[in-house]
Amino acid sequence: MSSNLRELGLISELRGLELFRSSSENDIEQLCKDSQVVITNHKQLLFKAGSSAQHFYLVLSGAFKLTRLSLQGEDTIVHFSSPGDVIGAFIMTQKDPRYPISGVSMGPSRSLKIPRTNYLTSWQNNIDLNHKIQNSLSSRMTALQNQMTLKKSSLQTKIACLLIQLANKQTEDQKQLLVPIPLTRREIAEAVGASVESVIRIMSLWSKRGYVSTNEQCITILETEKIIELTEKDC
Amino acid sequence: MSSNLRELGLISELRGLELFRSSSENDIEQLCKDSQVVITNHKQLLFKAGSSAQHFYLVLSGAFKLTRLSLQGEDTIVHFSSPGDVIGAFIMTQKDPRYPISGVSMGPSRSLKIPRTNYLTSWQNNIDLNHKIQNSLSSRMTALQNQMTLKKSSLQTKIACLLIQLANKQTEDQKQLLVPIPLTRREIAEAVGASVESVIRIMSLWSKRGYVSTNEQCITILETEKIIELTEKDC
DNA sequence: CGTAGCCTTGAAGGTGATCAATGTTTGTGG
DNA sequence: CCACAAACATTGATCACCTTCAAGGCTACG
Repeated sequence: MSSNLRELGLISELRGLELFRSSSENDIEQLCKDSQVVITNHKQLLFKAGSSAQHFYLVLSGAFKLTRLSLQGEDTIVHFSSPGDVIGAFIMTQKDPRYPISGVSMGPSRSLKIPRTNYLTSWQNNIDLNHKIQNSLSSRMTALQNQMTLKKSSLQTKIACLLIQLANKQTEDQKQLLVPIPLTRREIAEAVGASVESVIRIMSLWSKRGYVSTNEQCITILETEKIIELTEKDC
Repeated sequence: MSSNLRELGLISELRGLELFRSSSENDIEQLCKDSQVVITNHKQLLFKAGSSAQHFYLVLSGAFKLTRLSLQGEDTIVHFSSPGDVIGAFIMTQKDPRYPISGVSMGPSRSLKIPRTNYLTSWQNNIDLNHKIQNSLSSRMTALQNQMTLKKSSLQTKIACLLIQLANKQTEDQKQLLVPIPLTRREIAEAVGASVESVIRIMSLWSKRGYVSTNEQCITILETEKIIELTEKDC
């Protein structure tokens, strides 16, 4: 616990994050004091919906899915978090905060588990950091609102938008895009609100047409333009 | 412009809001300086998606719907705002903020239009206010995430959840609930992502069964338990 | 070697969308 | 105050998309 960040060699890793770009080493030590690095394996639970939220998390490597149970008792994926993302910060200001969602590791991942009190003291007082957190929160909100507008779209469109959105995080060359998260068909289904079978049928069609390919659980978009067409015309 | 709040007799109205409960009169004057009261009529635009966001809004009376265009060119309702709600605050920290959604008045409404600079100066520095804004933002986020879990539910369930959610804001007696916003069938459809006809069919069924009634554009839930049943069992 | 989870394909069925036609309310301008 | 337009509400018929169910294959892992 509460080990020195310097000893762990974490300072340089943290400084590399956009979040801490304008923070000094001492700032970072202060902001992350008493934090611990949590290493999780595939499908391992980071925090559980409904449990008391005494920490928030900074994703260092790997990925996490944030899920909620639906009325039918199935998991619904609400968001995918990549390195650099902060999870759970925005509920820290509540009196007796509880996680509204569960966090589950996708593949081996590392995250920094930061005490709630750090947020209430140093994170809140650091105006620059405060802005960045609020900006990331507002962009997540905007993304959620965008997803809402897809409710009446076809399943094809929903899947296309999901893949493009996840791939966009890493800007690569125009033609091909790599989705940097190992996604199963089931997870795609849980994210867009569809049945696994329907997702499979559409992905198979796209594979046959050469639009996408799946290698070692990761999806590559081969014909980006074709996929984007689907997100625009909704045919 | 920039008229004195006191002269407008607004101070007492603002003090009545949960948001300013622990603020002094001088605080409020400072926080809302150079603000103006905007009066809007039914269907009138308060701010437009994509336009520069130099102000945020505090709803005083009436209601607003926050909408976005979907791919098909139809409006999607993302949120309903009631008195006491703050709209657009969380994008104020961005460099060149633009409204991600449009705000449209539902019936005659009043709102306080507050300059962005107030947020960056006094609102951000007031820790208590900061917490309250962040809490309301996080509860809106949680509400959005709840809605996501309904994607696989039947249309009945979606409408039931929407009505219960809107009615819950005003706690009344157990049996009957009044939805405090004048809702058209079309708006319900735009909020849950369905066609008008389907919404009408379900509402008609509920009317016949005596679950709900519509008087002067406002919906009353007569058999709350029956409606809640639908949100749970999804039959 | 067997189980568990994921992927795949086919057939049947239902929910809700679309289209069309009509009635009702609201609002606007002469 | 009336006439007309615009927006909303309603109902029925048809149809597409997606779900559900069923069955089987594949890979990983204890």
